[in-house]
Amino acid sequence: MVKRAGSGYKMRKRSANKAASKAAIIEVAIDLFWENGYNGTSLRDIAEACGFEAANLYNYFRSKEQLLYEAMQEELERFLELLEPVASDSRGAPVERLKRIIEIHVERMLVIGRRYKMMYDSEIRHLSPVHRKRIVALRDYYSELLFNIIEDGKKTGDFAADIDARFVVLIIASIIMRTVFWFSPKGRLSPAEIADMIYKIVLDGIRPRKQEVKARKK
Amino acid sequence: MVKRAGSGYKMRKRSANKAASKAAIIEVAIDLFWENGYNGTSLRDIAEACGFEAANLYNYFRSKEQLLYEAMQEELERFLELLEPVASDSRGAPVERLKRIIEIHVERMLVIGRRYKMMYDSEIRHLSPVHRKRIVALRDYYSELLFNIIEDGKKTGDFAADIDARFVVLIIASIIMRTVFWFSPKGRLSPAEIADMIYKIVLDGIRPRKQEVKARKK
DNA sequence: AAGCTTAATTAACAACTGTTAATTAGATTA
DNA sequence: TAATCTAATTAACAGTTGTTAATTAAGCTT
Repeated sequence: MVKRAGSGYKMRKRSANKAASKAAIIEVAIDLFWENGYNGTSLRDIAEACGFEAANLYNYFRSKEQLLYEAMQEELERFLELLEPVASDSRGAPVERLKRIIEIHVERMLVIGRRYKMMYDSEIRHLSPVHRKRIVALRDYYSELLFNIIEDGKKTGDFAADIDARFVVLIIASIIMRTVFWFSPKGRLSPAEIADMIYKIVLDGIRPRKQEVKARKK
Repeated sequence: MVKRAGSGYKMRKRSANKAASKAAIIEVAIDLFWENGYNGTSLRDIAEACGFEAANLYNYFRSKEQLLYEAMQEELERFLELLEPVASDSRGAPVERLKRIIEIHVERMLVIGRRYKMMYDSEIRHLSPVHRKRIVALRDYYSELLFNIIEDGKKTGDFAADIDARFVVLIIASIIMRTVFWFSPKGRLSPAEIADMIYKIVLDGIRPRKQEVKARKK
């Protein structure tokens, strides 16, 4: 646009692998979005954390929205790939599959991806309609996995026949989603313990079991 | 600052009661914050929705942060006032008190104050340290009410003695907080039904009860 | 060494942000 | 009617935002 007296440009480093640096940018962005929200994170913030100028981001992403989308999408798909084999292993007992799903989800939530959380609800609104649909579809797929486990369990008699599976799915997801708000790595509970406690409450509630009829145990 | 050739100022209406219009502004602000988040809502947005110019807001609030704080604080206190008598009615059975608390909370969440939600977690970060402390204190007070009910129930034998009351409080709050994300007024479930289902799952879980021992019923 | 590709740069844009100062008009009171 | 009070206004501020255009330098290929 405007001619410059071409004097002192900054020294710069070039990163070898483009895909790799793109992934690195996404990591940085997820962290910042998590901490300050989408609107609270400027492209200059992200660029600074990456060690370059803001304009350079446009060599990787068409827009800020695109960056948000790719961040969400990648993380969600990675997550679902992890879940899929466990969830749809129709040989496993529903109770066990449920336990495992909760474990994996909590673990992923707290240990690996403490960052990628609010992405999946409040920040979704910043996506374009098309992108939003895709993310919601992935999220629904998760619900579907969980739903099938519950329904299987109702058939086998592991879960009460009169429970509303859709509703239970919401409950479980709700509990896990919010762990990330109150969890502290230094706290008294480990992710594994948390997962176990969630599992137990979902299964049996907080009321004391009337005395178990041991003979009936298979 | 600068002299103006005083010609055409806008026509304007004056609202009689200052406190009333302040309350009205807060209502508008809560709605917008809910829909677009704190950072996504400009003072000009709020002013426009109120029908006046942005600068006028400073006749009511010292800053945007102050507006957010007052919005949160007012709503939270109203909520706690509602809960208090039920929660600390030590004559009522813990089971019944728990049921009522869930009912009130869900109702408030979904019917009356669908808006005032994210306030209490992600948007809290926009508060100044002092204000944040006060809001968190109010929130903790809610936890305390719930905690006492659980502990009471453990003593009376209504709840299992080995459950972690702190944890249960988190679980219940988590479930209710997130109802606002998936609830639809046109959906198949009414707030009262949702409250009831939450209550039942928290109490008994999803596993089928072994046959009840009817004789033991008091 | 020359040329090409591409990841980085600088500079600028228009729009928008929270906030302040000075001014004006509507209603209430004297 | 005149004086007072105060809720509203206009105008401007300094900073920030996402984004674009033009330019430069680094590394690879030839």
